[in-house]
Amino acid sequence: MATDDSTPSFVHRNLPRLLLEAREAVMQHTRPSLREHGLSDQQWRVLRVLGEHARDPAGVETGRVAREALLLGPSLTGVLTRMERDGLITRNRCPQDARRTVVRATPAGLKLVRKLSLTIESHYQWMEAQLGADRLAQLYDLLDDVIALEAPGGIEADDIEE
Amino acid sequence: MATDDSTPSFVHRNLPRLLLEAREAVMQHTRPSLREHGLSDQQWRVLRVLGEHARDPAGVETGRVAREALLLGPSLTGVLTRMERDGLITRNRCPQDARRTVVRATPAGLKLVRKLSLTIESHYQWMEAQLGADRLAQLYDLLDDVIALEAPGGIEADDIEE
DNA sequence: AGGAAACATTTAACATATTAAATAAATTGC
DNA sequence: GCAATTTATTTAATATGTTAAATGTTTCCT
Repeated sequence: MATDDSTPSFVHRNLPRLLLEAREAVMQHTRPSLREHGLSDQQWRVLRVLGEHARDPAGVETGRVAREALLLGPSLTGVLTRMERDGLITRNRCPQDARRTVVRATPAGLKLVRKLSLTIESHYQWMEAQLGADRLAQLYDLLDDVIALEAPGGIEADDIEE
Repeated sequence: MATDDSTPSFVHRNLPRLLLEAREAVMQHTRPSLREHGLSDQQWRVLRVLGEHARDPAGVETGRVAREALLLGPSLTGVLTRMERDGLITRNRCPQDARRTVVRATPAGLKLVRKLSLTIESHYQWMEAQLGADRLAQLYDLLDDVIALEAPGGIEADDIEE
């Protein structure tokens, strides 16, 4: 009997697992630097976001921090509490809208972001050399496409208003 | 003055973040099915591993489960306890080496894996249609390369024995 | 055989993830 | 102007992540 050539010629891999492994592989290089400075992965993500918005004198709303650091609200609450305890950030209620809380990195926090950013950047240089700049750019592109995959129930009929 | 063409022409993205976002985008499609059957992400990873080794009548060592499901030992302990409570798996001490514990999916557990595997597979068909089979294969390939990046302190001079 | 070293897993302590419910402030509609 | 709704965040309860230390077993070495 003949083989069925109409079926795909490759077996599906476990994509969530591959993405998780890849993330771990990358983080294994930067994590030691974070830990040396007493930072968890999540605290680093928060600090990095605050560093990116350091020019906003008003600080960043926690909702925005949560989105950009990929943390859920309840997780962020605890993370911010410990970062405040450790002198990395300050929290204040937003005067215009008292529901919101705005966060700001302390001078010590900012100093730490700048220092670690240098380490991270050199890590990218290394990865770029290992993989090739073209393949790294290709990976960014593919990941963007995966991220853009339509969310299930994301756009519904109800959303198109009359 | 002339621009410096020797510097890379693209800005580095946040790779760990992109990998995390991509993983979330993929999981958002399968997660509802898992939750409908009362499974956490981690429980599903364990169950899937056990399904892959369902032909081993002896069961799978927890160390192996941990590696293949990408869980640390202490996390796995709790996950297995709850899966045993829910009738998805059984645990036994290995007769040959009493340090080890071997795990096996119950008939109910196996039935659940098979059912959910069909859902997952159809999800891959959908992703393949969205991204294109070639680009999906390309992504697998790039992720393999990232995963293969030399671990820091992985291979040292001491490892090359005299 | 018997004790040191290596191994596999679990326990402990704390940090984070997840879901639902509670709280509190702003907005809407009447 | 006030009740109902919406929005932003926190609390609560349980599950998992992370690191170090403890436990129980085997192996190795003499």
